[in-house]
Amino acid sequence: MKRNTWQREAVRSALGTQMGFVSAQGLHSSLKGSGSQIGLATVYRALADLAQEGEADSLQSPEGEALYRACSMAHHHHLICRSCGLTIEIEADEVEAWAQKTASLHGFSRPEHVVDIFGFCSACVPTVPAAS
Amino acid sequence: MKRNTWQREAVRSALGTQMGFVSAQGLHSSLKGSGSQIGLATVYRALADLAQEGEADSLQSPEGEALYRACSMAHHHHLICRSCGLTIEIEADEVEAWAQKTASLHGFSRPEHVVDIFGFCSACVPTVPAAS
DNA sequence: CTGATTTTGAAAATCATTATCAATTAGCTA
DNA sequence: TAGCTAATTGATAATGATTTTCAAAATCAG
Ligand SMILES: [Zn+2]
Ligand SMILES: [Zn+2]
Ligand SMILES: [Zn+2]
Ligand SMILES: [Zn+2]
Repeated sequence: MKRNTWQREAVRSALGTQMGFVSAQGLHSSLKGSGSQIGLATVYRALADLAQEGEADSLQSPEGEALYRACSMAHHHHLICRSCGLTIEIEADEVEAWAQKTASLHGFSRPEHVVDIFGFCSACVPTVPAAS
Repeated sequence: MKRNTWQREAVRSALGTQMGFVSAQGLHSSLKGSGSQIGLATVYRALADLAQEGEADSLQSPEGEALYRACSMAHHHHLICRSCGLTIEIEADEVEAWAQKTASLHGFSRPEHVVDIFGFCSACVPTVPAAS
């Protein structure tokens, strides 16, 4: 069976203190910075488990890194600030319905959707360069 | 200035023959399989250029690989088979509207959204293991 | 407490992607 | 067409994230 170790608890806890999405490497650094001796591989494993169990959300950054965040249990999407990482959870029933409808309309099974919005939060707008 | 090489043309051409999104590695294998001597690094560069110029769409697979596809110019989303890569372009005005509305509702500027659906096409359903 | 089983973590192995850099080549120009 | 030069190529090394290994340490039911 699955055992309870201080390492898993440390990861769960550390993830909870983050305001936005973090990478495994980043969380590991953060933990090390707080004096923890946890191993990098263990952080990867713990995050994968948390995501698996639904305690954490994961997504791929535009750069291809896997990012994690402690999120509410229910299915939802994100509004993420590209500058400060501020993340707002979004419920979008209409998008859920649309995704389901679209998938089945084309004969696709077991659909999963990636729906996230990246932008600049009101606090960051003044601090970033104008649009390209 | 930007030069025209048979390599870039080969990549553009090969991308056009793909039915869905492909990775740089995959496209390179495909080209090699067709007798081309093109180098892997060149395929990576050509794909990055095509994506930059808007001739190709790129996205991160759930596994974290960068995938490319020759797509229509206009903004659109995708329905992608996790097994064979079959891709269907989707227009979703309701999603566009939702994204805009949601971003501005929370004070976010310059919103960009990632909206893709991954699943198994009707042809692939029988060939893949059952859902977890 | 004990022992079977799981978990850990340092280090090695993978894997995709990028950087190097000498050799090649496209696109002038005369 | 020959020569020039900066852009491009590609074999290979380097990077960087993630995974695997596997012996040692820890958990927990009995
Ligand atoms: Zn979330
Ligand atoms: Zn912000
Ligand atoms: Zn497309
Ligand atoms: Zn398919």
